[in-house]
Amino acid sequence: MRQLPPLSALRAFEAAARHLSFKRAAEELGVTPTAISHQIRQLEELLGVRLFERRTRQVLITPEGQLLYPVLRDGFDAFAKALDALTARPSRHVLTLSATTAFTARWLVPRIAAFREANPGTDLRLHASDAPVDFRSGVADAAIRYGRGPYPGLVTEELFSDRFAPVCSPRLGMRRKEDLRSRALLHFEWRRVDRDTPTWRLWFERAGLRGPRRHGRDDLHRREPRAPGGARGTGHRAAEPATR
DNA sequence: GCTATCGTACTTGATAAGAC
DNA sequence: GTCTTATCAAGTACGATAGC
Repeated sequence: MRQLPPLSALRAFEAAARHLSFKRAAEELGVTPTAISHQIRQLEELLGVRLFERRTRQVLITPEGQLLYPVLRDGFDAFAKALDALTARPSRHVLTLSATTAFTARWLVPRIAAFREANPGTDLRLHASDAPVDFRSGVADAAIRYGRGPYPGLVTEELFSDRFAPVCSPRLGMRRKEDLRSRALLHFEWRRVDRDTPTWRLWFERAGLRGPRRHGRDDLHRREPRAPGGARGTGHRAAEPATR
């Protein structure tokens, strides 16, 4: 077990030796010169050696004090560095990325490990939601959504494009593309339709066929996923870096 | 045995006065 | 102006005691 003098006394001595003044040491430590005098006197009695030579309006460090001073100076420097390292927290960038639940589960999550390895200084937070993203609320820094844009006030970048093709079960016995006209079709409910919107009508047009017959309730309808910021669109997914 | 309370001793630091 | 010494006040540590 270590037998050490009071830390306050050692601290007072180190400050007084550095300044060669009880007064300035007291100012540094936030105590009175008397307290410094007490502390050093106590330390001298404890050690049995004189650390300072008191002169009129002046103190000089003794040879014994000169032996002790550099040891304490280096020790307190080491304390300060250790405490700085202990309390310092590296600044980390946090990126909150919003994406649809399906895209998050199937595409983003399997790639998290690679992202963290490539960006060790960035903490990635995923916000899985099919709802529109309001960037003003701070819920996300960027979002991946299905849509065509443009989205006013946001910066978009196309990540992927879709290819649309008819798919059906072999049990339906369809052999020709014309056979699709007589079948119930799955329709998206696009909120904004223009000449490039991937509708069945466009597909039949590109295939050189007359439009599909409407089957009413027999057709299956699926709502278009929403784009970021409440914008609607078709054609590509878009990623919006933060505009904040 | 554990916890709370009280009294005593010690530590720390401030004030005042004086020396140099 | 700076440091020392005497004195005092406040805080802290620790042991004794009482109550549960």
